[in-house]
Amino acid sequence: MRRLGELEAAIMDVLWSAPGPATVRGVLEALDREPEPAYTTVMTVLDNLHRKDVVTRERDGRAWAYRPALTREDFDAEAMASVLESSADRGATLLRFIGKIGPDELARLREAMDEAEERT
Amino acid sequence: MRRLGELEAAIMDVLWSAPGPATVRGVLEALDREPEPAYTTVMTVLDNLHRKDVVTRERDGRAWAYRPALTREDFDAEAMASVLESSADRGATLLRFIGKIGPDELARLREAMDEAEERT
DNA sequence: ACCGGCTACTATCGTCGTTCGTAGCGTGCC
DNA sequence: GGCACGCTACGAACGACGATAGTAGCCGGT
Repeated sequence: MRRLGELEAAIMDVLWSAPGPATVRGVLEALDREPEPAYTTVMTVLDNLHRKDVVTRERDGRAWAYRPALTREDFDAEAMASVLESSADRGATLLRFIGKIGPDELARLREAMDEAEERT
Repeated sequence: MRRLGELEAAIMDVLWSAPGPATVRGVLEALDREPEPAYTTVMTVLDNLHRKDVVTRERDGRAWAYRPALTREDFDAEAMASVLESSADRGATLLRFIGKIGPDELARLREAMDEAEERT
């Protein structure tokens, strides 16, 4: 799972904030970048993201409408999990991890774990 | 925190497995790659890692001896934490994360959290 | 004083993300 | 029916970075 480029990330932010699928034109209009990239630049990036299965697309008239393949949270969690998987000693890595994050995150983590346990 | 390249990762594996600081020559000899990279290639990569503060170095006679700046577990945990930090809704991301990892990791995570809590 | 090993510097190449232009096609309007 | 406009497909060019390596020069031991 490779890290997104800067423009890719900005575009994903737009898609994640959008209420539904967005066309190239729609993404371009929602993008707040200086200078505004060319229409074809956004199109190329979206096409790249589509090839990498980061977004899906469907027809909207003649245009493609793009939507994230994963929610932002799923995407980030996937990235975290892939780091963990490639780690040698996962237990030790997790130990260091919980030592690194703030107390808020720690509390959230415990909540999340309790929630997950209940669900079983 | 950018992801390491392929050779960079292989070299870090060597350093993390080494009992102490390793010279370019030492890393080259421990590297198990086909074909074996040139001495200067390994030197350049180690120099890059040094510039990026991924390794530290000290003199060993005329040669530099390199050692990881962080343990592998710290490095991986740092990578995970940096993903979490850049996440929008950290609670939701953590929830997805614990849903993604296997039961073994989940148990380890709980252990690690208990351990951390005792330490306060 | 020379030989061998190590460093510093430089150079090239491939990949990937960014940037955009051009050619072509289909739809809607006149 | 034809034209204009918007969208797509294709691809070119470029910068950053990792991978790869050569050369020049220094220094220590024989």
